[in-house]
Amino acid sequence: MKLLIRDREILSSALNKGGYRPTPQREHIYLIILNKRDHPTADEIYVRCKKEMQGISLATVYNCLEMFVECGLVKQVNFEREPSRYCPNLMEHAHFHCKNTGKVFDIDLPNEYFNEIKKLLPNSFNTDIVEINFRGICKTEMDETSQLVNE
Amino acid sequence: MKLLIRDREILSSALNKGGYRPTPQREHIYLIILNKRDHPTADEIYVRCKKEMQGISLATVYNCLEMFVECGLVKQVNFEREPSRYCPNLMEHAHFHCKNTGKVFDIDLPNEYFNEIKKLLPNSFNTDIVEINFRGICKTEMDETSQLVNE
DNA sequence: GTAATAATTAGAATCATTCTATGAAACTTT
DNA sequence: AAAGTTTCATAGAATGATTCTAATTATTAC
Repeated sequence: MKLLIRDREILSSALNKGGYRPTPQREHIYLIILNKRDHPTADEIYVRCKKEMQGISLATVYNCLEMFVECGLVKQVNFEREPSRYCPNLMEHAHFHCKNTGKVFDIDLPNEYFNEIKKLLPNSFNTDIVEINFRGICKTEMDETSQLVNE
Repeated sequence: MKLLIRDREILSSALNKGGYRPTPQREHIYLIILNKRDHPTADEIYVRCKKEMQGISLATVYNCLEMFVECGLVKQVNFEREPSRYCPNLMEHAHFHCKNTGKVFDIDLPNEYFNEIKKLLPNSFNTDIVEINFRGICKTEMDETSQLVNE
């Protein structure tokens, strides 16, 4: 399992922009996040990383994730006060969180939707981020790594 | 500072429905939440409670808040992994969270909005809750206890 | 009024996350 | 390519919100 040249370039240019360097650990963690887009927690990422890089520490995983979020490489996704999850989908999108399975799905809403909703805010507010989370039940055997698109 | 008869009735009927009893602590915590609707944390509620009920414990505050949420008396509101906040506004509404002041504002979106957005979900999903959070900057001296209504 | 049940309390435990100190690796400047 | 400086990775301790535990107190049912 290796990073594509293209992804390695995305990673190193984003890191450089933030004043950081690519390292083996950072590349590996990034690979893991790109590889299975099921919104893993820091701990899940740590476990997956260890399979191919036994010496990696949980602290490094946390450090890298924070750095990736700062550099705009991944999004941090939170539900209630559960452990944070990480998502490499950089498009503006919503999430569905299943209360039975715990699975998380990306939901692509039409782009106008996010713009419209921002316009509804009284102009005493200045928003950059709108977060939309659905909570409910997903109908069985869905694969949370497949991205759901509305027409 | 005392609960209105009407509010006491709302409280005790909701508690009874859940199999719980009203107690002095529960009434007092409920009063505190109704009284200043600025989305306080459990700890802030605890501090406010102690002013008139010195012996109350933080554990009781947590217990009651969980119970109130279960009974549908208040909503639990979370931003990122910050401490949970509590909100007695039971209408379906959004929140604005100011990243400068930390203040939280209720945002009433037109009701159709919530319905429309639920319709956009692929029908392999069954949602009961849609959470919409704005994050940004609020223009100065706004009072977070005033509810913001869109026409 | 006594037994049974429910509520409150203080303090310990938990768990995700952050911090700290240390040592290793990688650039700079010669 | 060595010496000095900075950045990184690591283990383990610390933090802080929340939950749990065990003991005490209050309330209800008989």
